[in-house]
Amino acid sequence: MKNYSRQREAILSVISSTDTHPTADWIYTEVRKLIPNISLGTVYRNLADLRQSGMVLSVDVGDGKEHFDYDTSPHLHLSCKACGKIIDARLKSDPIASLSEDYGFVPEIPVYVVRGYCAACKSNSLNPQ
Amino acid sequence: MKNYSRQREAILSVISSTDTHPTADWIYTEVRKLIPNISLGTVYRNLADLRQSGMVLSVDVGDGKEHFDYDTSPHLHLSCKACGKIIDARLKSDPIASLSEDYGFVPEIPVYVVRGYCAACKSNSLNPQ
DNA sequence: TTTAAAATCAGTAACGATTACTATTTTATT
DNA sequence: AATAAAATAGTAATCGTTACTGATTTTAAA
Repeated sequence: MKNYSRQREAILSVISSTDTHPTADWIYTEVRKLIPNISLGTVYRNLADLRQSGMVLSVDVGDGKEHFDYDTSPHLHLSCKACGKIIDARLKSDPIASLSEDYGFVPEIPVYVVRGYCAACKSNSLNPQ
Repeated sequence: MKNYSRQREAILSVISSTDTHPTADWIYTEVRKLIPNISLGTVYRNLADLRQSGMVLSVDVGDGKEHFDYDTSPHLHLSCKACGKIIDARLKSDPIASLSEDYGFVPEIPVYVVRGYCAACKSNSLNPQ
């Protein structure tokens, strides 16, 4: 991602224009309204670049598709298994306990995923992304 | 999942025999040591059944594959982006803050996913899985 | 400006995890 | 045992994503 490209700018503008958590395919159809002949591969490649550079966030809610988020500030995603909606939530004291009170959201199974680097790997400075 | 099947029993025994978080493919190769001509489709179908019935847990760490967990008790999964290892962790007071202290684990981006049912859908009793 | 190297592109083929399909076998019930 | 429902093996298809290739665009320097 060394050079400017009109395509990447359009992709970023599409992501920043929504407060949903769009998939690559949705972004593709939207960005084609700006650049009709843009390639799906281009969308995927630029999304990977934007994610790697930290400009957008990758959200995995377990529906088999990668979702993207323009908001990179610390927050939780409440993903509803019924309607698929992804709700942005902010941390307070105990994030788990306050979910029902604050959002009326019932966590299905109290198992959560935290991604990062384990003790063995965090000192290993050759970790990409 | 109304009738007994030797295949499902073998699949469950394979999952229960490890404390890793195996994928369908790993389970397939392992269970073939017990039932050499078992079909990959059978593995997938039974895993879906076991997950639906709550006997195993589905873990999505964002590597494009579904992982399974025999331990259905409340815990977090710390997935290392470098080595792919999935570490089981237990909640204390503030799950986020204590991660570095307790496990030496550095969360990459403080955004977490919680799956469940939103306020609109939780009263809707026709929600599968 | 012209130019050349590097980066990016469009288009398409390939990939891998998962799901769907079908004819056959197994299970539970009579 | 006879029957119907459920589960199977094997294979084909699906779908999100990645890889490839030759053409185009961008950058930086002459």
